[in-house]
Amino acid sequence: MNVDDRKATATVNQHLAASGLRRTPQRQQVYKALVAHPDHPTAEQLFLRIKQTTPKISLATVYNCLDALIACGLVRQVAVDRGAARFCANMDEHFHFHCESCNSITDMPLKGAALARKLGLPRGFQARRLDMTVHGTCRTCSARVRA
Amino acid sequence: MNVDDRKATATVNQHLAASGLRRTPQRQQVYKALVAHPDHPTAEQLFLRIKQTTPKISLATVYNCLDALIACGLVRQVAVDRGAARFCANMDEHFHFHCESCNSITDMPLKGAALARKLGLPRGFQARRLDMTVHGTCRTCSARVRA
DNA sequence: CTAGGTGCAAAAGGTTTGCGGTTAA
DNA sequence: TTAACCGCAAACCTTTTGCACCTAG
Repeated sequence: MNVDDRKATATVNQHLAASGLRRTPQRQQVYKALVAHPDHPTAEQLFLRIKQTTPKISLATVYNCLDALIACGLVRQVAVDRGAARFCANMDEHFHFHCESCNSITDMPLKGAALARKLGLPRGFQARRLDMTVHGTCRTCSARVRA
Repeated sequence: MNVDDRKATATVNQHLAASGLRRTPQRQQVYKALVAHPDHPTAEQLFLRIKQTTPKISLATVYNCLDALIACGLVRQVAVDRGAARFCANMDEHFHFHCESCNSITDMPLKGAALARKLGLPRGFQARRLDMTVHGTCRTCSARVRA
């Protein structure tokens, strides 16, 4: 287990405990897989990856673990149109760039969306979470089309 | 047919024609139903509403019509976590407030998200569409909890 | 006339649930 | 010890597809 793995495991354990959830190898695995490949995978993609090292894990467990990780504030999900939910372990404030060509999702540094959060929410509305997704064409796909 | 209906029908016909799509009663119905109740319904809710006046319409047709309306720029869809897609006929720039308590979606005037659109997208990325959703508790639900 | 659309039913995802067995605390 | 969690399979919900019929242009 390398340094990143150790750190991820420590993070999971700490957050799960803080939320009164059990720390299980599966939850640690799911989190580590998500941190290792921050490409916003679907639950099934995550499942397939984890199965390579832990063949006995089930897809339902991946969903359950993801929900536990969301509950303890380590993971957020990204909804794109009618597609499968995608997951993100970057909890820094950022928004997502969704490429309509290759379907990739790229984290984008925030720069002022924090500002957007405070922008004119009428009194009574309480903001807890901001999802901002820009849809368009990513750099790779832009380049490919032009070529 | 009242003034709003007439106007909505004219809008649909115009946009469909401009995109080379046929104007059909079903597409007009779906658009009118969406404009009449701007509560961001799911495809099925829309289907149930339309069925009251047009009992023969099918759910598949509602999906098809929605896709046609999206294609011609009259409708956008709003994805929320793992729930069913919801639809919005307000094409003015705005963001969505999703209430995690009652699951309602409220249109919010933009104020500066246009700014967010230009915020630091690295060169090569082309923005075509911005989805911004604030999740939290709406006014009604905030009031109910406090009471 | 005929390409594009509709309605129906069946299939295909994606996600959740029920349950018997396992395990973290 | 035991409530929480896992793995499996079945169920569920949402969305798409195939096909025969219909209709707008």
